[in-house]
Amino acid sequence: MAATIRDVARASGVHVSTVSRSFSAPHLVNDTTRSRVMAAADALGYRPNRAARALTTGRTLNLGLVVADIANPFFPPLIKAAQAHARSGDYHVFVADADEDPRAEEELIRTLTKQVDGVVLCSPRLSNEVIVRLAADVPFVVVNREVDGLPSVLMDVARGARLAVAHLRALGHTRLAYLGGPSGSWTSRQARAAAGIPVIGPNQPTAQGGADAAEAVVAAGVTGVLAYNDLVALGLVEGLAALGVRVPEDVSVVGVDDILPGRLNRPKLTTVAMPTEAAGRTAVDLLLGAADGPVTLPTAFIVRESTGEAPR
Amino acid sequence: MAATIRDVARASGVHVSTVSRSFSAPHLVNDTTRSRVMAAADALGYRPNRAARALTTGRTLNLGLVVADIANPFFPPLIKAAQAHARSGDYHVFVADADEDPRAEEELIRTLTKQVDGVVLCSPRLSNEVIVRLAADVPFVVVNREVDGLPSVLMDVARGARLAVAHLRALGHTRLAYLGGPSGSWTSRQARAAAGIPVIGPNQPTAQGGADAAEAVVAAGVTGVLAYNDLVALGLVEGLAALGVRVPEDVSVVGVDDILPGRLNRPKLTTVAMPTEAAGRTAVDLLLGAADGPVTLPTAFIVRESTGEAPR
DNA sequence: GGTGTGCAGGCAACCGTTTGCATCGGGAGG
DNA sequence: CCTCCCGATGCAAACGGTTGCCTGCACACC
Repeated sequence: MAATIRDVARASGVHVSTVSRSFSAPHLVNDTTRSRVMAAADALGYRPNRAARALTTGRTLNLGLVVADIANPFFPPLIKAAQAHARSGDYHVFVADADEDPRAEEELIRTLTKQVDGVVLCSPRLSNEVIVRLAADVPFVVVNREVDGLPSVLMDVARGARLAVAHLRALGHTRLAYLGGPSGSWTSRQARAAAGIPVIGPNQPTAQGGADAAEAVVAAGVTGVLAYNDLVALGLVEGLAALGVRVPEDVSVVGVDDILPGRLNRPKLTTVAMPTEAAGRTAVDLLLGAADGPVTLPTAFIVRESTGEAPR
Repeated sequence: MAATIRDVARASGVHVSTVSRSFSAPHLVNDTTRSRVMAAADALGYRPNRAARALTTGRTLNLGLVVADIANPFFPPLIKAAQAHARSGDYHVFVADADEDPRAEEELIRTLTKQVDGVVLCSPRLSNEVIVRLAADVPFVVVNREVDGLPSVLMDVARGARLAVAHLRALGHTRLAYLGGPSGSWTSRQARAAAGIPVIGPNQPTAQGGADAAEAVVAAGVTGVLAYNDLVALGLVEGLAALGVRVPEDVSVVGVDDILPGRLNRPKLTTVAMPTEAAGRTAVDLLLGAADGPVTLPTAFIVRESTGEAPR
């Protein structure tokens, strides 16, 4: 059994309240007493039980972070940044993977609710109503989504989409298409609206989803594609190759996210880079009240090897 | 304020203990009473507070999962599998990222300790002594590492390494090298020992680490390389390309892990596939006592495009 | 010398839930 | 009719901390 505050009190000959204060309000206890307490504490290997503390203070010093799919390379940098930033405020971050499943997502949030002081929801697939209802129990910050009264961190994907389309047009492409993401995706709606080109989809937001769409792209006769994200773009390149279609010679492909695989792959993806680290930090700031209001972060357009002149 | 057990008791005209039992020991309470309690409970939106419950029962119904680096595509499938498997036992999994930093890792574990019933440590960078000491406070399962008395889930990377070396030799390569991982890595030691070829490293277990090693590989004049993992292999391919060295024409490269980017990349990586999902499930089983003892899971060797005949 | 002030630390209630034990009423068995 | 037993529920003490309030004390001031 781990040592409790009572063990420490006994060992150092003071009342439990003095031990408690030694840890959570050091200025209220005499220096010599406190050092005696501390000595006893680490002789016993005592560490305050955060869960028990939460019961009285109402603060758990934990934050929850729910992502749509942890296997999507888009999220890890965001998670890392959020975690690092939270740690500076003595907070810890619990990550949970909703697996692109709204029901799982809701259940996860419910479980998290009582054990954290706030939740960051990344690219949630839940409906607005459900999110608002859940937000009654614990502070929320939503990333890549706009929900009524909730603080949110957005990325300016619309501008990225416009730049991508302009880039393709400048290269002589006239038949363009947007390879859409899941129907519940805010990012997908934003990009689609800004791009103003025909849509193929919805598609799974995975490499498989992109590969599956290759035939439809060929059938539509388009030569320039803006994909929902890099994963879809990579899958599409793959699928097109299987069909004997070359990128960028026959078809130009633009991704979104600037994930690592996209930077390593041949051809390296032309893409809209998302400010994932900044988003992670900002989300935590919003949660801890260090900032507020909806925040929109800038994106960048990066030209690499997956786009080229339109074929004649 | 969220509803507590007392609110429900008041609303349904019974004692709190009856409400408690309605949830955690239904057979002890009369059917009609229980349905009245349940009705009141969901009218109020009551959900038991898991943290408070943990205080008396000692069971949190949470599991911790600490990974060396969440951005490494090796981990997400393992995480997903562990999470899905845990959920079937009403357990939830909290994921934490140690960021390849032993100090952060230890701190994370300490924080997690009181809030979970067990911890899965994936590819820990901590020393054996520290791990053993921490294991006194909470059940541990270690993945990809052997630690004294602790249950562990291992992957048969030694066999994979032997197959890889045999494959390269069969292709006519005589000058081989192993591109090692971090010094604390069990996997790295296993593979090195089994491969029995000169080592270049240690290297960062990232694409950058692989790219950085490209010059050393060229300088050593080797034509066949077994890399610590796919990320390193991908980085190496990248770094070699920058030096004008082609893969597989000039140098053959074998990775380990079979991560998605390796499957998509050109050239597609020849690699040792790791049973990550099985490892995630098995780790949870060990933690929950549904299985025991060290478990070694089989690996598979997959030939793709990054290996070819040795140049003459 | 009496009074005021402020610091240290003890006391006990409380956070939300579980659980061993006591109580109570009713039905079965003698 | 009296026990005995059992099912259903209430009671209260935990679990490991925090915190408002009170007390005791030393010191300084008038």
